Amino acid sequence: MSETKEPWLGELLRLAEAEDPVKTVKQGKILEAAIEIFSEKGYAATSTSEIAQRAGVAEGTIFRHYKTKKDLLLSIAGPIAAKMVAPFLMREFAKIIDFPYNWVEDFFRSIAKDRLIFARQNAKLIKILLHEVPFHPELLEQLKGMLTHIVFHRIEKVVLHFQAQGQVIEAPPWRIMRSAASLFIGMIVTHVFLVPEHPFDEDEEVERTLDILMHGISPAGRNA
Amino acid sequence: MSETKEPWLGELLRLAEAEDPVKTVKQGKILEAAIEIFSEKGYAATSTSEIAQRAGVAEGTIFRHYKTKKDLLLSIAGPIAAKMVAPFLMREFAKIIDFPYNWVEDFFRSIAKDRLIFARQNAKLIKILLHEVPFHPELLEQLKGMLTHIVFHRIEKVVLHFQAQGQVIEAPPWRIMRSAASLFIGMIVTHVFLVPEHPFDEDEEVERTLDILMHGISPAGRNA
Amino acid sequence: MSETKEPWLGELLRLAEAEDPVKTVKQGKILEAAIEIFSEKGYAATSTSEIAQRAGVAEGTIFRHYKTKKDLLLSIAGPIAAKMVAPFLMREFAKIIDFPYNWVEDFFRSIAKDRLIFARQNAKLIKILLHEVPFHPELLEQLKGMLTHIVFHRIEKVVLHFQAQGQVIEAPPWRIMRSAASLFIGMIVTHVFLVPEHPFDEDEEVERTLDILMHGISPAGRNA
Amino acid sequence: MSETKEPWLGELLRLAEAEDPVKTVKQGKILEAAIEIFSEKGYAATSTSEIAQRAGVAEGTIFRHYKTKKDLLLSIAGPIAAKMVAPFLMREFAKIIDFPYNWVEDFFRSIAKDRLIFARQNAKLIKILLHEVPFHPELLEQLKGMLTHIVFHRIEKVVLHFQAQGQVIEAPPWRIMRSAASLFIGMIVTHVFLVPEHPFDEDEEVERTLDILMHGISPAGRNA
DNA sequence: TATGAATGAGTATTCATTCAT
DNA sequence: TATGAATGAATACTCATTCAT
Repeated sequence: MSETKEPWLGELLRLAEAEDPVKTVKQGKILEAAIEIFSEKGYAATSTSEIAQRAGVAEGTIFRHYKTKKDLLLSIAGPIAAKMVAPFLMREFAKIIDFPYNWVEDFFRSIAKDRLIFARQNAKLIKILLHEVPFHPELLEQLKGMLTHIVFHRIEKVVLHFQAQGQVIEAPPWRIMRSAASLFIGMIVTHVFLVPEHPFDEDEEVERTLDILMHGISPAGRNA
Repeated sequence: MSETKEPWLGELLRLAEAEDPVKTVKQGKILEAAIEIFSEKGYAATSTSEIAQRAGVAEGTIFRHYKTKKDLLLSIAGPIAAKMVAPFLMREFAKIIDFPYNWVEDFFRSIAKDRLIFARQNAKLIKILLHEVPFHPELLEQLKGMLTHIVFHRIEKVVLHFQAQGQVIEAPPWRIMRSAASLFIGMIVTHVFLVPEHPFDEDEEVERTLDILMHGISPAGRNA
Repeated sequence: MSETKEPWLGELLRLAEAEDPVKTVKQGKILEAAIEIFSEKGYAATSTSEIAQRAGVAEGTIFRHYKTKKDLLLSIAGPIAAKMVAPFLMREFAKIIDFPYNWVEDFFRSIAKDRLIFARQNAKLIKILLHEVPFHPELLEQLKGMLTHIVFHRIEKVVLHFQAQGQVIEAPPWRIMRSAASLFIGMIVTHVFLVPEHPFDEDEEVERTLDILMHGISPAGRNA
Repeated sequence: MSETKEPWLGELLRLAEAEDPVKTVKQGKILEAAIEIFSEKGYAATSTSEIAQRAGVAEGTIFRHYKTKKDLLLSIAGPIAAKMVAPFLMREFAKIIDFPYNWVEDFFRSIAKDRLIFARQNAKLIKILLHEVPFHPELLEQLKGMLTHIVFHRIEKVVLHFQAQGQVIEAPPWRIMRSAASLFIGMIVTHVFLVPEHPFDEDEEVERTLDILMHGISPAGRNA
């Protein structure tokens, strides 16, 4: 699978992997403060002066690092969008077809666990991203592009592979993917956003969700 | 199932059924305009002057009918929240256990179709509601309350009923419910919000989603 | 003393004596409410809608009776200004010189008592008048005109009369008048506005104030 | 007379003596403009935009220096209230009893002259203060507190001292004080506020007012 | 790099007043 | 006479952004 036709990749990989490009102490505080407040009240309802205050810097300092308020938002939302799809970008992901997953369950389990952990570690950033995406065309395009061109296409191949092996029913790959995504997102949203205070057995949760993804809620033919 | 202990019901039924309490022509236009713009740019990013302009009224007129901008939001978001859960409120819903659904599929199919249609007819309102809920504690409480006390409790009974009949695997009812909800919401979000322009066969979609809910994506034991 | 040269008088006497020119029940309530609120928060800080609310009438009703908000103020402040100087207008006042006061003390005592009672009965109205007078040229002119042309001139004659009799020291009459006015106003302000809740013996108060007006605070020559 | 029990003093002395705590040029212009307009039309009838215009600054600039319009008022009215009673705060005032005044007249003359000059130099500020005091409880409390705890108590001692010496008639000290205050305020109001354009011999005015305060308007016993 | 005073366009809301009912 | 919906100008205050220091 040659990546050379996808101009996305260079940019994306950089974004996804970038730790950060030389950041002042103050700049770091500004980012922290912005993430906190954006996720609490939403981008539009947050004032730069409030950010400055919580970050402990002067109002003007924000604009020395970020040309506009929107710039600040994009510098937060862009990278997190990239990181959300990062695992699907990995060079090794291409090789998934041969290795290391022999079973669909293993494949989905791996993704589910990984993204659950990721979501828990980046809850605020994800909240910001999801919230602002519909209102900022650039963000929307970026995310849509990444999801369709990178994630969708790649996973589609995996699904087709497992369908060819007879491990997955014959159905349009997008339906399989949407089902898996829905169930996992449902699980993640529940534990990370709806009832984050409620403890739970992570492995068990993933396993049970996986079971329903594979066999549904009907007992019929389970033991067959 | 006596409802007398739930103070929610009176209020909710009123909200859910209320067409509207005597509304000036201008008031109607204000509401329309507000819904349009709130759903386009979000509540916080919408100015009252823009609403007035699009509604073709003076800015002051808005405040004659709604004490504050937030009041206007709540008068939009409150009722739609009520209508979202309305079907689960119906008195007849309680009798679902005996009649008219003999099969889980029938029960879930009925809900899925109904809510899909509802979502399509109220896409903008739902978008507003979901978007603002995390930022307005009153809304959050209202919705949480409705979902847990009304929807959850009622569906739980139905699930237990079908589990007793052996139509549903033994698992905590909330897991069954979450799975169904996730899959249906995934379907609705896709068709109503992500690719609304893409036509689709509604019955087929519901049927296929239902199939996965019941039997999963594994071919194993399907014909058993 | 021919009054024909003073165009003030006709108008003033009418104002001072007028009970009220046919007043609707609602109009009465509006006036009451306006007086109450004007005296509480000042004219400029009072909104017509608040007046309407406290009066229990519709907003529009106020403007049916008073063309503007200022009109309402003037209909309150004008009459009270007239009533403040009313006693000095009385036809009989002219005859004071002959009768019924043989002693300055009697003259001042009579005025002091009368105006003290008046102030207590009209505290709110007086507060409004004094407060708004500097900001409304019409009011200022009206009051100034009344004070100089009516009150000042008349009392001046009385003072001159008592000076001729040797009951009052030789000094410009205005100084005598200002001294008396200052002392009595100090007394009235104290009891009506500063410490209205503090009870006091009215006669005693007037008598003591009068004593100081006549003989000062020095004991020298008192018994002479 | 130990002041240590009066927590007022520290605060008050600071207020009364403070020239100003580092003030931008623009801030100064804002203050000037506000004083001018507040005294012309009253606080409530003055708009911040008008102040900004007259001060030659942007409207936003006002709010950088004063959080609210009321804040601006208080920053004007607070200090002037303190300065009004400042002379009575002076440490030397306590020693008045021994020195330098041997005669009541000297004591009152000194205060009268000083406050007359002060009033003339601060006419606008005093007008603002007196006008707004009844409508702003904080101001009212501040002024009341200062007048009763500082001014009243201190002058009372002086009066008692002169009564003991036989220079002042036996009467409740507050009556003596009120009489003096009334006469002096009458004089000040006349010359500073009512007819400021009318020139007058300051010393003569004070002397004549003092004479009436001491001996009243009756000629009886004057030469005794 | 960092500050914070300054800006002026923009904000939600209130106002006195009008007018059709 | 009385109402209250409608107005649009005005209000106090906030905003993102600039710039001299």
